Amino acid sequence: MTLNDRIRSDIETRIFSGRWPPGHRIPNEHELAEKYACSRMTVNKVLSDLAAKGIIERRRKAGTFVAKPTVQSAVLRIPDIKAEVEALGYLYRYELLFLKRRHATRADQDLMQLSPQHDVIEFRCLHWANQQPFAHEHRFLNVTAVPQALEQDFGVEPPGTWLRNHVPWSEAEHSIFAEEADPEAAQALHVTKSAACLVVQRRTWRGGEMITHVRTIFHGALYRLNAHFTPTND
Amino acid sequence: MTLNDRIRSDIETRIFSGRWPPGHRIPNEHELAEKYACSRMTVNKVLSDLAAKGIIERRRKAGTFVAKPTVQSAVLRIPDIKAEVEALGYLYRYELLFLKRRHATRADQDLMQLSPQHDVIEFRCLHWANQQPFAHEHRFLNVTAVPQALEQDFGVEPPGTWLRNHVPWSEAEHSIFAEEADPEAAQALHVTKSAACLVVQRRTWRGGEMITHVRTIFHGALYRLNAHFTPTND
DNA sequence: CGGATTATTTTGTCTATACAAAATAGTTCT
DNA sequence: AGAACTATTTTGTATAGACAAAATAATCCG
Repeated sequence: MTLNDRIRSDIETRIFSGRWPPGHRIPNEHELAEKYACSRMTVNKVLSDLAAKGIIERRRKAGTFVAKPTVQSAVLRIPDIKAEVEALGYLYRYELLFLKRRHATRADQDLMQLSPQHDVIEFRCLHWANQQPFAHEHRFLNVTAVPQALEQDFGVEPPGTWLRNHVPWSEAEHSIFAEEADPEAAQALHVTKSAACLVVQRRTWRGGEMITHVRTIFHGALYRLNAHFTPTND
Repeated sequence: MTLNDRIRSDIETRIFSGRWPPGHRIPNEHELAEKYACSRMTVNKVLSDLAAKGIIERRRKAGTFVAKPTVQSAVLRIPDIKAEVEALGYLYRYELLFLKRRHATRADQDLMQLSPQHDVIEFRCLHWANQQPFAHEHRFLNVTAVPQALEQDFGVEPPGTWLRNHVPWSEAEHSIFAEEADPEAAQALHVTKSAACLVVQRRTWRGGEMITHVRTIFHGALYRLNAHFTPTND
């Protein structure tokens, strides 16, 4: 255990135990350096890392304060479907239902904020967990931005997995909501027509250009998005 | 703009533009220090911050590599209800439906992993957006861990908001899923009995002790969890 | 050839120091 | 009293150097 680790965990303990409540001013770098018998730089690194994580707030001349848990938001992981299914201990299987490449139609252009003269691929896929339909995916891919996709065999590997492993992204946007299964999804997922399903919609960009737009509808009874995490403030 | 910022944005640009693809080995600290005419520590700070964010991976002797977007997970914010309603431009109103303090029953002990001789408060609250019921909250609070709660008037301020502003937490766990409204929730939310609703369950700990357990059921048609974010790997 | 040992490279941590930048507090002047 | 200036405190950024730790590469030996 390094000195850095010791100082960090010492400070975090004081904060999370409530001994240093939100708003409390913590000793300045000079005092901490003296206390831990180390240089100011060592303390500075710990404190600026904690500030980057949003656990404390720092202002020149004023000092360093335990951040008010203005935590109007926390952080959750949205997992890759294959990884999620396998983490649940099920056998994962993937099925490509539909794939079509075309010049972007007007609807595609609107959906993906594309200028004309782009090509897109539309996918419909089914993800299985232990012979049970688990999720139905409806995806649009901007192939003009990702030409390597044309040489890919999406009959074998799901487009989401391939994208994750080969195409870096700079921004993404998610929308998560509950919906009653529409007839098409209900049939694909083997659920009754109005069953409650979880829908995850994701759009992914790279450098201002939308790469993919995907809507995934999950079998309501089978799936929960789970998350375990620690506080952040940013 | 500091040197730190310039080096960081230079490296990030190369990565996100695809010029340095996943797996690419980036120059070592010595070379980068020479390139930017600065000391190794300056480069080291940038690189270790990028590594903490998961954008690059570093191994002693081997070097520094652009992280494979093994991004089997991404990150989403779960907002505070009041903040969310107001962000949507609606008028927020809160209503306390039920509050009862008691010694932890067997069920409470199981639910919150408590040893006996703890006290709990059970809440049922309704969150309104523009005169429309928006979310129904069912909460259990470990008051033995948070005795200040006893002096609080939860008729005015929602327990979730008060907790966020006064009680730091060290860990939390979420579960998000879709469910058909049960009779009680359907009545409270003014929806039909089998309407699809989004349910968010959260448990929050401080130092190994569970502070609160809350189950929030959202009006399906009114609510979407939205998230905008940038990549992480950890 | 295979396995153990040694050397080398690269990152990780830490120090002591220096000066800059920001924000507050204090002082002076009108 | 209020505005403008000045001093002081605290964090922010950067440097050059030192040694440690980890992992790979090279060497040696049976």
